[in-house]
Amino acid sequence: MAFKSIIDEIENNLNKILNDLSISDVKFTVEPSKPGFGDVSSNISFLLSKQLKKSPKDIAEMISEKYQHCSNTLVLKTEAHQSGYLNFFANWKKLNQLILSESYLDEFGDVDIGKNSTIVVEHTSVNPNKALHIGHIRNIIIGDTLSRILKKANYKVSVLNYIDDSGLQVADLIVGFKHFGFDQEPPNGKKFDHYCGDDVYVKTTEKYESDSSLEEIRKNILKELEDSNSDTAKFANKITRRVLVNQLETCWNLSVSYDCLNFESQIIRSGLWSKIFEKIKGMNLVEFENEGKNVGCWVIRGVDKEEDKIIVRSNGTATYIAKDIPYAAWKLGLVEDPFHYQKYEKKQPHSRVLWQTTLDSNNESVKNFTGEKVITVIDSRQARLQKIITSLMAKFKSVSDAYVHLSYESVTLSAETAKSLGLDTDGKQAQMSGRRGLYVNADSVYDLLKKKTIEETKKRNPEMDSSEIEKIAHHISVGTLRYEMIKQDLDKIITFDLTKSLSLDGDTAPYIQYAHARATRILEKSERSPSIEVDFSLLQEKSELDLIKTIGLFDIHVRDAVNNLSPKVIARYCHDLAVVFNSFYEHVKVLELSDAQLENSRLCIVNSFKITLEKALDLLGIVAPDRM
RNA sequence: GGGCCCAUAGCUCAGCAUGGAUAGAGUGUUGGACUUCUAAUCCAAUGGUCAAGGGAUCGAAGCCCUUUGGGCCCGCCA
Repeated sequence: MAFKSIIDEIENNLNKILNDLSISDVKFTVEPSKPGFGDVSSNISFLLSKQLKKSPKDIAEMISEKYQHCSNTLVLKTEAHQSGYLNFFANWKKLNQLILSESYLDEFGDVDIGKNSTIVVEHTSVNPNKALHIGHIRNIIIGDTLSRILKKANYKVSVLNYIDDSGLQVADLIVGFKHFGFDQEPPNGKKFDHYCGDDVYVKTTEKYESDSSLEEIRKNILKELEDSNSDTAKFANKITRRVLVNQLETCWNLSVSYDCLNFESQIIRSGLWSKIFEKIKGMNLVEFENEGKNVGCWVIRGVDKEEDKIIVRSNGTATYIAKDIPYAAWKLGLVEDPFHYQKYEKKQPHSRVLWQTTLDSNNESVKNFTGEKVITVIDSRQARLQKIITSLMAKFKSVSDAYVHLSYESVTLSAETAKSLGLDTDGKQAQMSGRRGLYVNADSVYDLLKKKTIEETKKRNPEMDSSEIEKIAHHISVGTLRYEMIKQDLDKIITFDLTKSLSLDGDTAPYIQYAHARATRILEKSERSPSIEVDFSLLQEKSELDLIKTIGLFDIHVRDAVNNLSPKVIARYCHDLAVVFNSFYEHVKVLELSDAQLENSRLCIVNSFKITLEKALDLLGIVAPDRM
């Protein structure tokens, strides 16, 4: 509860006052104040102004007066500001004690929004024909961060990764291996996923452009892939599995993990589509075209002026979007589960068990990875298709928000970075393209960051042994990358610049991690563990109070992040925490104060800050080293 | 032609959901602070017709409409 306690107390009292005045249905706010306006503010007087035919200022004074008679423990005084706001000043002695003692609990920051209900978060879902690039990373980090936040909010989260192992892009890769003589072993120990994406895929698609007769080969391969027992399909499975494990290694390295891998090829073979198709036919959600340009097709009618969407072609085959429908329904638990489950062959970090679907009934494991709600993280370019899925699912489930497409803008390359990859864009940013080889691989960004952070850490810790430096550099590199991907809002395009992405100053993860390292050092050097028996009246400095207050706001931000599916809220909170701590650090001393009581009090704050920051950073998947 | 998104300081972005006080950070530039709990830090200065116009409101960066500029999507491809 922490700071929320005083907010709740004020809210209750204001409601009582309104009740006494026989006023109801006023949705006033009670929020932490802007600096300089007390601790908590309410807009209640503005909202009553019309009804009571008085100025907000007069109303604020009236309520302020009535508030004196309310029972309260955490509010010291109220103030009717001339602007009309009603401001409250906290009894910091009591509030500090409350916040500090709660901050030591494991469940600090927990909020119960999910009520232990199930929710599915699907993210990553990259074609297994290439290495992950920086655009994929945004998706992955959004999804992973969100799943961590939802857990904090008492949801039972299943994280899924959909493996599109049967599409055209896979066929292209197979064409490369089977017809253009690409060796199955990459040269010079190159990672297999990089080799497939950078070399095999790019060069194969290049050849299509110069020789259109190759289309025939491509079509044949695609056809052969449909039969799961064909040599081509078996070969493709071997190749995509190899790419997949490399992709997963990239994710695991970034502290991202999953609960289950779902393979598209299995969804197709499971027969789920025909069941769903019958169902939507029965519900009249699709129509058969007897005339017009889509004659012979099954379509979903476009709303308003939108085009109809073809679901089944006139030759009877299902289109791309049709594959998404059974999967979405499966995720919501709307269909009988056709899958069996087996453990993935490689272990994830932190011993989280990774399952994968299989159609092989020898695997008797019964698992349930479906959810009452589903969040699918896909970039905004697929908004149109996702909208169709969302409205279909709303009809199946008769709950409008059971299926949510969490949309985000894509990552583009800055003109300078595009140029470094050989594309002159005339000063404009550039869209990434796997086909044209125009992308920045996630692994290479991590490697560059690692190299730089190792240097920087060495510079600051010349005595440290190299494995320790390596570990620290890893956490800083992962943190930097994750923070850059999550700190801005989902609707902002990230223009990725290789040079700027290596910055470690200012609003970055290292800034936040550094604050943690500073706090840790103080606690280490103090050579005693802080006792919670604190004389809170000793804490008077503004920087002390600001720090405790910010610590107390943790759960409020978690709530905000969950309600708005907005992971950046937590990133901003971590940054806020670091800012107030750095200010505290510069302004007050903690050690060698020759006042044991005061020293203990400040140590308590530092400790509370440290564990709160760790918890908040954990929601971002970022680890803060003890030294850096 | 239809649809979605963006526009706030030189640059990158918060704030907009739920209208109300003094529009905030970072970065850049300029100046200052390491014999001190780590300077990946801090302090200060600098920098804003909140794209434009209109509307509703006692009150708009925020809500509604229009316009402009930019990005993306709209295949019997995936």
